[in-house]
Amino acid sequence: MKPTDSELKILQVLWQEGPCTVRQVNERLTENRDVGYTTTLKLMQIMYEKGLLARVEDARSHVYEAKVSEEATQATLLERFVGTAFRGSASKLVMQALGSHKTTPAELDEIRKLLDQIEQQP
Amino acid sequence: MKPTDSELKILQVLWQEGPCTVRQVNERLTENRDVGYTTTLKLMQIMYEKGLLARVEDARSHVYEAKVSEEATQATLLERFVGTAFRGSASKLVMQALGSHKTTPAELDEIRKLLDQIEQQP
DNA sequence: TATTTGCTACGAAATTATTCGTACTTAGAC
DNA sequence: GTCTAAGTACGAATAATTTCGTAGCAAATA
Repeated sequence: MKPTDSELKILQVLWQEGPCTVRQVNERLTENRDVGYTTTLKLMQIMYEKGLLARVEDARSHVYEAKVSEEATQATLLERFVGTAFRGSASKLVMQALGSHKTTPAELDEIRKLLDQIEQQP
Repeated sequence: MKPTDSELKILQVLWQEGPCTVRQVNERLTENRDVGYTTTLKLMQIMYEKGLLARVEDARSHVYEAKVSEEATQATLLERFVGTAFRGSASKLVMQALGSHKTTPAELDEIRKLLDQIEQQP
């Protein structure tokens, strides 16, 4: 379950839109960058073989669905990323992320609550 | 300056150890995974050409040094990562990171201070 | 001085990821 | 019924990354 960059883009479409045909996914992808239809098709077939996607073959065109959740995938990717880029230090990453990104007061509040919660654990 | 995974591993050695010869870097890398000497050499040559490393050729064996700082590189990588994996939401990433990683009370405290600081800005 | 040792440079193989062309199939329009 | 449009499957070209073999050079050693 370590989707590549291209695979991740496809997953994101499916997470946002729910079940989609290849064409629907491809149309969303082409909004940003030109991608051939068969390119998207091939990728989704590979992802299906890998178990990243499920599909229903009933209809003329297959309908695909993400088989992994966005949260679980983010957790996996984050784990790797903290390890490779921040030598395992999650707090360093958090500091960097908070320092250089715009976050709304509401989000900051939520983070603060999470901190409270963590510190209260014995 | 988007180092690949292998390049990042080399940079990390140089950040930790300071200026090193290829052999020194290679020895550190081999602690984890078998890497041929010329593999490391080639990579460091490429990184030199890309401007990621500086080198001094005086001695018999060249001495290399990271030309990019760890913090700046982490910022770049984080930027990309937030974009690709968290659709730009830094706060979501922060929540995930705090939730699933061990952080010491001291680190939590530091994060809290940073939050204060951010919120006090007009 | 002759030989061994350790280094650089560099081409190219191997691997992984991405992209696309082409063949084949079938539903629907005519 | 025939033709076209839209789909799948799949092989293979391309690109990016990683790996390594080999050649050549120079310092250290015998």
